[in-house]
Amino acid sequence: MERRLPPVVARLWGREIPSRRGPRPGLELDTVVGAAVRLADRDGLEGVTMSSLASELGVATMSLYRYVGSKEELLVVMADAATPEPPPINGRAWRPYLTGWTRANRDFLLQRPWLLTLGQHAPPLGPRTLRWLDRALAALESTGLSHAEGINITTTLTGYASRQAALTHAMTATTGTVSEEVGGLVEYGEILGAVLDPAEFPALDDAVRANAFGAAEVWIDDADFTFGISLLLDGIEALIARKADDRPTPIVANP
Amino acid sequence: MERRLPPVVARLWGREIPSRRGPRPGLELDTVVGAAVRLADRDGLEGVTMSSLASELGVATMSLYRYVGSKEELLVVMADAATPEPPPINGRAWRPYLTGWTRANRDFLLQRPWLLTLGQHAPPLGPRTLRWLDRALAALESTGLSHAEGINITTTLTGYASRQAALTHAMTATTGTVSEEVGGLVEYGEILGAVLDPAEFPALDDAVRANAFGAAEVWIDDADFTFGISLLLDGIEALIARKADDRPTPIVANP
DNA sequence: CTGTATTGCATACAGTGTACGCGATACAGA
DNA sequence: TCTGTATCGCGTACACTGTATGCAATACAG
Repeated sequence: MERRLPPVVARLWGREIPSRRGPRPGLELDTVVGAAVRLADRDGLEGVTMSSLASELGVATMSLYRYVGSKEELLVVMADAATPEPPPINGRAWRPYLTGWTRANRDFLLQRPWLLTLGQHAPPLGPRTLRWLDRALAALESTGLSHAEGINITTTLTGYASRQAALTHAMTATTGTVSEEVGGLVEYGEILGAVLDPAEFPALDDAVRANAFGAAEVWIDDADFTFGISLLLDGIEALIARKADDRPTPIVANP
Repeated sequence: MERRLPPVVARLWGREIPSRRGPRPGLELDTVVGAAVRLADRDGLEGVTMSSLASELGVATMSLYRYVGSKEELLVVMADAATPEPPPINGRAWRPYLTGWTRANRDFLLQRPWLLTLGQHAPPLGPRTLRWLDRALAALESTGLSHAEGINITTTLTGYASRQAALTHAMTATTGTVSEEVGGLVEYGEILGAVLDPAEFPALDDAVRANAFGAAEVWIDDADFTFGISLLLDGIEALIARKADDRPTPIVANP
């Protein structure tokens, strides 16, 4: 029944057929990926090179291709490996759990900003990423929402988390050339003020003058994040209430 | 008063000091960027090479560096140039306007998926990108929300748009090696079903069995998008109502 | 013991971004 | 009008990227 999996997926799930003949592999996929992650943490994504990774591991560059089909594949596997475990539910209700879930999502993206770049390349396929998805769906199970709705909600929340992380990262980055140029030496709001024509950008100009883009610390501040997440969850809560009204006799009773 | 701007910003706003001496420039920045965008549309982002761009323009590779400080800078300018104008407000209320705004945001990301990769590199700095921000803030002006809240809402909406676009793109891409491998030959849900251990991913497994990831068409379907955006706007609407209650005598009356 | 699959790796190559420097150009000031 | 100089396009060069290929060493299957 088990259809032949794409190589990346097999690699992600450790489903490679073990080799029986020939010399024993001197490395393991996990070792390679772990070193790559360490490298990305230290030097950023562009510091991860097949040769830099090889020398980190003390092997020749081409040896890596015995463990990974291509660099792109390595990146996909890295992305999953670098994703932490989702927070445990511990009996929490969907709303507090998803709040923490989204916050944790943002947090690990801020800790490993290179994941932001990698996230765009492929849909969630690895065990870690899918575990996040599973936990969110599990938390929503008692709400009576459909599977499709649950998936959509999850998408929305991760979207919020990564957008927030990307923005925060862009504003506070001390490395990375363009961001550094902008976020480091000159304040963001200051640049906007210098460049905007108030007649053409009236609303934005108002915000700038009101110092809404003020200090960089605002962006790391948690109040902003909490505000946005409440917004989202309010919408979800309203939906749940609406659906409960529409179906006065649900097939599965809500506890 | 006008402080010295970072080079990228100057380039984005056409604020370069025009040269008076020496041979006339044979190209203009807009021409270069336009060609680069055309190239990205045709061959994707990795088809944009300093040499490919040069030969597209009929000049030598190194000539480009008279117009652009580095390739990264080129990409930033491209991202802004490739962003279309935001939809006009035309007297619409904030809710219908922001709905269309977000949808239009997703749409142009789907038309130029390479913008998804580029969006992460720098905060909005160019005229086009900032115009989107300005229009959204303008639409929210009559709601009595603070500037900070408006910005946060905008962030949330663009986050939703880009996440949705990224996912849709990943599922339906016919190019790009990993996505192709996954989205093209084998269905996403099928892969999940083959790989998931139901005991470890109970909720997700339920969703897969219910065919919630079913046909790829679902992902382009607009119903999903509309669902999510309603969620967000419901939350915002609730916030507006709440704030209106807190201040029974608002300075500006809501029409 | 032999055959073979599989290992690590050296070599090679096409392609990348860009530093540097040159002759040609066209204006500023004499 | 002449000269100096800032700026142009661009040829050359270089460090570095990902990876195709092939080969000797290895260790199990028969």
